[in-house]
Amino acid sequence: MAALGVNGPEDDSPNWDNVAWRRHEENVRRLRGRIFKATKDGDWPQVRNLQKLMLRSWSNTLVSVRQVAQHNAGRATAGIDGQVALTSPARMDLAEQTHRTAQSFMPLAVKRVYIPKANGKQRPLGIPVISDRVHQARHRNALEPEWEARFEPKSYGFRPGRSCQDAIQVIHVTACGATAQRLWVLDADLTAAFDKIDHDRLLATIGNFPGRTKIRGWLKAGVFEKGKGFTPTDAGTPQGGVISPLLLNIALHGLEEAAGVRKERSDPQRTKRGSPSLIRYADDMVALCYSKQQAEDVKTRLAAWLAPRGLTFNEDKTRIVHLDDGFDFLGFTARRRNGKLLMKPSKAAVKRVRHRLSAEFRALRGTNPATVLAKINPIVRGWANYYRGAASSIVFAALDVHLWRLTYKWACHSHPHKPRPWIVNRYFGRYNPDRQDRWVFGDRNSGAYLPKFAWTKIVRHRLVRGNASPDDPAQAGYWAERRSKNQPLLDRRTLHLLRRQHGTCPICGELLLHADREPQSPREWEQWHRTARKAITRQIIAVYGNGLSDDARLVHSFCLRRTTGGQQEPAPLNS
DNA sequence: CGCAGATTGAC
RNA sequence: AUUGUCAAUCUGCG
Ligand SMILES: Nc1ncnc2c1ncn2[C@H]1C[C@H](O)[C@@H](COP(=O)(O)OP(=O)(O)OP(=O)(O)O)O1
Ligand SMILES: [Mg+2]
Repeated sequence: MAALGVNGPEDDSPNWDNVAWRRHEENVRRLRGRIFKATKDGDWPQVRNLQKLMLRSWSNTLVSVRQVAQHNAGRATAGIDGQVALTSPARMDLAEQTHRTAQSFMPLAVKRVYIPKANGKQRPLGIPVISDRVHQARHRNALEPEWEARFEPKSYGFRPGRSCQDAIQVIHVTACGATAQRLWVLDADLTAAFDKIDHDRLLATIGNFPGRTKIRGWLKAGVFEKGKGFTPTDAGTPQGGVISPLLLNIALHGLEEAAGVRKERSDPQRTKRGSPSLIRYADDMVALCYSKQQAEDVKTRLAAWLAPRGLTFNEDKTRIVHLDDGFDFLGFTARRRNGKLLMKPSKAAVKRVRHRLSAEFRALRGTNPATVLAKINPIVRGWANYYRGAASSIVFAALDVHLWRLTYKWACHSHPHKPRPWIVNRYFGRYNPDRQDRWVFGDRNSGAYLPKFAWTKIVRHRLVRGNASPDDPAQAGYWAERRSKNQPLLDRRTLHLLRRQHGTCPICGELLLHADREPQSPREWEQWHRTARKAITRQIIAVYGNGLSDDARLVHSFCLRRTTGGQQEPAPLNS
């Protein structure tokens, strides 16, 4: 208690299940913020001191163990030592052990496993032992905020608070207008990026970070492969290491300047006219240039800059093209059509999801509709969600046609002797009350149905501010506002209606939600509109009248049915 | 508001 | 067993 859990395990209850996670996360978050700020201020002695503090922090250890041994998908996969920590006592042991050995531990070799890549080749993973993953996570919390304060604003891969959609949107806004000047594109990727990073160069870049000898230890730890034994490593960082993504970003820091990108002196956020613009996502990058010649110059400059860092372009994935011919980036295709730049799902991505869906339906033959929905709905929702910020309507419609075929074939296969109208009647209908669509595949037992890609609302993605970092204490307000604006799209209007009606149903006069009274405090309102959202999705309450106009009312859906005799459909309340 | 599980996508 | 980082989303429970 006294030292806010920063100094040692003795401060805390030894029970993993009683750990005050909120407090420890807050400790780590605050310390990250201080490292970020000290870096921005250029106060290097302070940066190093705070990093040492982070490397001694018990909160950091706890948070890191939870991430690695509890939250991550690979928690049950051991490294070469065969160790995992899947129970609460084992996790507490792991925390105490990693904390005790924070200075003395020796990194172990990673386990080599090969997984298939999208292009059919193999990806060599390097899986560290669980305790090394914890140590790496601890070091990342010390190292990352320093570099977050320095990274280029247009680098998006592996960085907290930044997404593929941000990178795509930046390309869109810099090349969308009819008057856009940068029409030649260098689209480049590096060969085996993680595996080839030069150790000495990287360690020099990291400088006198207090955990540098440990970082060095992980880089040099070597590989153990079943049947082949131990191999030392002389380059690269393991694909599977917790800090590896951060290390790649550090190794590639400065790439933008090397490409010849120049910023306005008055506003360092803006790139100079005449200068190319470079957007990077991990080892994948796009340079928007004024001419083909400029794109070629950028490429030669970059190749020279990359070489001493151990990195080379992957010529198979590197090209120089005109925007009118289009290029693929992060699963999107960018292409200019009569003066406008369109970002749509790439051909390869569409093909992949098509094959995925076909394969799933093949595997689902002979099951019931509920099983189909349980398997397919998350795929549709997840995929549509990723592309909802782009010009995806046409692709979505095409995928719905594909899905219709698959469901129809699936239904026919289930009932080979029934007539077609029977099959259609049995499995297809107007299952979604908000849509006038009779061709929705659904389960007549539960009323559950298969959503269509095309129902996904196309929403413009909100771009992150160029230099924004969640580690920056000065920008805490920006991130809070961003979260609140992004989250409750549906709740804004609903909350307004709820408050106006004092939480009651105008038809029966009862409270709309299962609560004994109208909420009084702001905190109670907060909880209210959370339950309201659930109630709406479950159609316990509905909107009476035009859902968009001001005279709309929230009512119990059974009240609505009773008064209108089922005449009026529940108005679409979105979803 | 707190805890937990799951899926999708990029690399 | 297939690891890691990041983002988005959904669903449960108290
Ligand atoms: N599934 C993954 N697990 C861990 N790290 C990954 C994974 N996918 C990609 N990465 C990391 C490691 C890669 O070196 C880096 C760049 O990805 P990518 O360009 O697809 O492969 P690559 O650069 O290693 O080989 P290639 O020569 O085919 O480009 O991102
Ligand atoms: Mg690559």
